[in-house]
Amino acid sequence: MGAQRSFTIAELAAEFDVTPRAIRFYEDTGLLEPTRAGRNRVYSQRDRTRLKLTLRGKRLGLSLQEILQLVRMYDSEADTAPQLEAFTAVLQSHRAQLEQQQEDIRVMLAEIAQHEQRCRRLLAGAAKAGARR
Amino acid sequence: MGAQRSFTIAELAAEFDVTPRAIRFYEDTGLLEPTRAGRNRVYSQRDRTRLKLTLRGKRLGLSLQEILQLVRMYDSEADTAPQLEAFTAVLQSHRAQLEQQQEDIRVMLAEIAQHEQRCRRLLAGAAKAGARR
DNA sequence: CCTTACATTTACGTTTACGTCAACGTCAAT
DNA sequence: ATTGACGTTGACGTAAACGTAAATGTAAGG
Repeated sequence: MGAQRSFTIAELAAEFDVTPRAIRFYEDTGLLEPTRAGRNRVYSQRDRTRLKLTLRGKRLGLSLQEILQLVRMYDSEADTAPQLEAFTAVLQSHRAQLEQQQEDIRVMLAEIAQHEQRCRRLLAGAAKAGARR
Repeated sequence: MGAQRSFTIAELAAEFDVTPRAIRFYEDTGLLEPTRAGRNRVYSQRDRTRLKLTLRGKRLGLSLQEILQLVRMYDSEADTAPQLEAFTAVLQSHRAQLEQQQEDIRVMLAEIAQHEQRCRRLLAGAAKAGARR
């Protein structure tokens, strides 16, 4: 059956390139809920997934609290109509924010492309100037 | 000619929905360089653009220091080969980061779409159940 | 002249997300 | 038995990005 691999804090730290301190901090925040083997933390697949989600959220500039709300929301079994409507409202606003970020990224990538071209032009010119000596 | 409109701190604050305090702070950071009319700050079009860039950077999770380095780089007239190569290296890494974010956003949007569908299904079910009473 | 509205500087407070010891436990290897 | 290597729990420190008064200026309107 699901052998349900578990992980040590060092393993996760190495895999995702974060410090154990950070991982423990995410636990304080409520993002991870490792069990214990005696004193030591034991992380489940679920924790690993949560950590991955956390880091993804961070890369997009979310705070740990925001990430916590998201994962809790996604985990929750909302089923009453008011709950579901509140849920979709949050989804909408989150989606809007992501789309804004997409737009921001598009603009920035375009600017970078411009600058890259300018650099290539200038470097080509510099190479020729160097060759002429 | 270029009438070069200028702006007060309140105008910019209103336009971009940030506090004057934040705008002054961006000046301390070196991101804005308003002139003065007596004691008061006068912001140029360039400052306005800088502010826009700053807020865009923030939305993508950049720190003010990172944003400062970017705008300085973009403004700088790098022309020697070593400078240009260093420049392109920074551009590359910045581009890589943006592409990572694009990927993160794609994944998150997909998840959101899933949840939105689930909500719609459940809401449809709840509506029917309600109608049956 | 007085108030109101907006501007300024100075300075201390706050939140977030960890870093950085310190002091200790534990298990394996030498 | 001791030495690492890795783990633990406090506890304090810190950088970033402002918020929030406090004290002051100043120009316009009633």
